[in-house]
Amino acid sequence: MSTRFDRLALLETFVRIAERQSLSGAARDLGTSQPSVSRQLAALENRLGVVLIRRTTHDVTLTPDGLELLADARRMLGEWEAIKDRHRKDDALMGTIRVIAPVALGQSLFIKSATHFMKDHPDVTIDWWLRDDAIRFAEEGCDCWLKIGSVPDDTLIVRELARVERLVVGTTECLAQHAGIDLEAMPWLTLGPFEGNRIELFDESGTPKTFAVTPKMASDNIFAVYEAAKQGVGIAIMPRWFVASDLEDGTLIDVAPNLRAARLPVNLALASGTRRPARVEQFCEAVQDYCDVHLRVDA
Amino acid sequence: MSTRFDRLALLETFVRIAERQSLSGAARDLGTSQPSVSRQLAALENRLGVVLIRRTTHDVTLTPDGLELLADARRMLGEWEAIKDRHRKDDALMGTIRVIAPVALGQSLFIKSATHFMKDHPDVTIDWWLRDDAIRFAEEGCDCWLKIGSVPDDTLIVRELARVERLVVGTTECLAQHAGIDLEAMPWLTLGPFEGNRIELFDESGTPKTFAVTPKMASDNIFAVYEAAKQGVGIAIMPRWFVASDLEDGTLIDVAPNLRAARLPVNLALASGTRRPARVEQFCEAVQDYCDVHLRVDA
DNA sequence: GTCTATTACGTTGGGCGTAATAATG
DNA sequence: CATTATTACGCCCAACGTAATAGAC
Repeated sequence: MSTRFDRLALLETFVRIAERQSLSGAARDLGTSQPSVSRQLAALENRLGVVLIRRTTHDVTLTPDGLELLADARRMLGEWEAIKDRHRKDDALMGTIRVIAPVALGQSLFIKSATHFMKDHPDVTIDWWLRDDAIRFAEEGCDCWLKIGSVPDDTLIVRELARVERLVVGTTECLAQHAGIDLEAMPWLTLGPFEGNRIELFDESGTPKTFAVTPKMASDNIFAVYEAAKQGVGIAIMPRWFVASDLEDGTLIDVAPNLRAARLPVNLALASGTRRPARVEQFCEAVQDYCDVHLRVDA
Repeated sequence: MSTRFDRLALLETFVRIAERQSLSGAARDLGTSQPSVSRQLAALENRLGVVLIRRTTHDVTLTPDGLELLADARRMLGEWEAIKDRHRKDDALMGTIRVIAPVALGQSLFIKSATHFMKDHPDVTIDWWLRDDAIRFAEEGCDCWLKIGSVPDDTLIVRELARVERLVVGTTECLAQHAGIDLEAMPWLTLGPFEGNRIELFDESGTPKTFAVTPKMASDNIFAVYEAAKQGVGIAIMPRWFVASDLEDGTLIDVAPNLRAARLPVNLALASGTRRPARVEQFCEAVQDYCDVHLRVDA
């Protein structure tokens, strides 16, 4: 058996193959030849005594064993990175950070944090994937998963970034048109993932009140809802950070200052190794800091 | 820079050097030559850009960076082991498990669990070190630390094995001699690490009662205390498991059946990686099982 | 036919051991 | 002076790339 291979290099190659779903693709990425990749994969399988990847000429699929190894391999490589990073004299970060974030937050709020981070660290690349559905963290190969709501994977380390305040907003005109009408009868603009036809709001004392509404518009996109609200079509529940400037300049107003929707937790999930590359650690801190400023829990 | 070394092999060599405090010693252990070890260490230091070990011809000391790496290296090597183990078809365990245990428990109760384990797994070697004082886990290079009382290191994973019941015991003769005398006035045999001259016992309802005693004998060794108690010199607080057979055959009796000393927690501490070699994982389970039987919490 | 993975094979360079050197107590 | 770490040097094999082969869509 070949004992001369760098075991970590073997893992790197394996991960690359899994990501590219192709030996030759991995070879191109790694700047080496197809046979070399093939040999390394074979060597890894020999060492572990297990078939990791079932390969035909036009298809490559991971075996269950391979899938298991993928997560472990990524973690180990991350830890080696972390070991290297720790001893870097210059604190210049480098490498790639893979982030998965919810679509709405990822294209507005968080992206600003990410761009700041990239400006601060010119040699850092960020893969920025926006997805709202749950993911299989281990299979994605991402370093950091930003998520609204709870994280359905207890193998991950979860840090709560914020609990965003949400309030009912509308334009002055819209309110004037429906003056005297109670909240239930107002034209509602609802956001699919979080609200149905029953809306629950809490008063200052925290007691819930349920409103049965018939939405004027329902959407799964917060920007659409936002636009409709600004046009005066109806009232909508919005995160404070999202409408902060509109509230300031009066474009939108706080329709029910004594009522609030449940705070939505925003979480950050990480793979559960003990050491992470410095770039990942620092990125998480940057996001946390950004949230502390822009999603501050002021109430 | 040499990129052909197996990075994990470099870590293995490094750890071995750190343990043996000698390059040539490590070379002997690893079945290779002195120069090879020297080269590997140099290669590792080059890769990390850091001096890990300050070496003179007759002395070898780890730098702070080296000390840091030592823990990480051990963890990574353990994880590689775990990856290999997981795919073993035959469930025969092999390799070495390093355990640190408290002296008293380690030479009596736990050693039985360890011997059982070795019988069940012929290819497993156990390094069995008995120490009562706190250790710097990361520097010891042990896989598993059994400890009485809390574990003063929050970087470790801690599992509580048991909370041992402790009761006051003495011989019938001893009690007869001091009949009618209250507990405080009895000749006490106290165990240094856990008791001073003030002894706290709890009644059935859990309310504490403090006794100021003047020990007839104080020792730091539980076997000495046990022997003295069996000779009828005085009464002593003993773990139930320690005196169970004596209580059964009447050699010792439960002096104060309605009073108990505080239960002592027995913990098992592990390094905080996510994956451990199968042998370590199974050993821990075996110890846990053994405790569940022989240190059962029956009250 | 085209893309793929595997096998074949000669090359090469990096790590090895042996031997010599230097350094420390 | 004994023991140790480092440098020097030649050897050698293992991993490489190129090329050829085989297989799948």
